[in-house]
Amino acid sequence: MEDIFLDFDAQDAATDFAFWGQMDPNFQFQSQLDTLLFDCSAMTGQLSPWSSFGCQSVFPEAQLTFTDLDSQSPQLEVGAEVDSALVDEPHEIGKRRRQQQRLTAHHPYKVQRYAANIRERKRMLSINSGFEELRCHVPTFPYEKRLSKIDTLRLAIAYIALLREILMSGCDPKSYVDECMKNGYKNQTNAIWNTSGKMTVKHLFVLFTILKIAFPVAKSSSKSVTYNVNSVI
DNA sequence: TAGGCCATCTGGTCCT
DNA sequence: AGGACCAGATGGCCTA
Repeated sequence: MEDIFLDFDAQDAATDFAFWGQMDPNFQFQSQLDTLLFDCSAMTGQLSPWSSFGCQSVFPEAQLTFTDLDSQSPQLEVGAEVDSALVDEPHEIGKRRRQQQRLTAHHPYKVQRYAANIRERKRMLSINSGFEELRCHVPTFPYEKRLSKIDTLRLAIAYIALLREILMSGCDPKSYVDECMKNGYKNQTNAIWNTSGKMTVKHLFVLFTILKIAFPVAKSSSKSVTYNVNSVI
């Protein structure tokens, strides 16, 4: 089976995390983790045409300054610290780096917490890259909106079940879809899973799956689709 | 504007 | 002890 690949500029994902590089270069463990994080985000961007949708700036809206840290909650402290390096003048960055050094030196817990946050983001990135990879392997319309994580999992389950049924049927895929067209999909009395609720197309999932096998670049203007889950949920 | 989806932070728990 | 994993809380973005 052939997958559909769309153009994707990995730079988009990379720039979202570029500011990690603006942290103190002498902060060794941090820079190493940040490098890993950057690499991971770039890799994620190469996996799927949808990756640019999922990558957001870590602290997109925070406008706090570093000097606010002492009066803020622990969560805001870290976020404001990082984001300030993004939005402020370059000459302010060195000053904040020195302040950060003082902060981390005097608050070991914050250093640990910050490292844990980076590890957690890296872990989530790796999970997300798995989702992106999975999205590349489940059938969707070219113009369908990006599958959510839960929809991706459900569709993957349904897709596996369908492929299993095709194998069990002993038919070739084209014969199978012909059979579906003539007699209806065998398990259609079971659950219907709808990604958007706007369109209901009988057997669409089966048809599209088979069509994708037979004609890798299937055309459709649909932006929503109903999948027949059948004996999966 | 409400709801869905998502990223991030955080503290707790488990594992090595 | 430190890292991995998890779930809850929070806030931003997008769409109907």
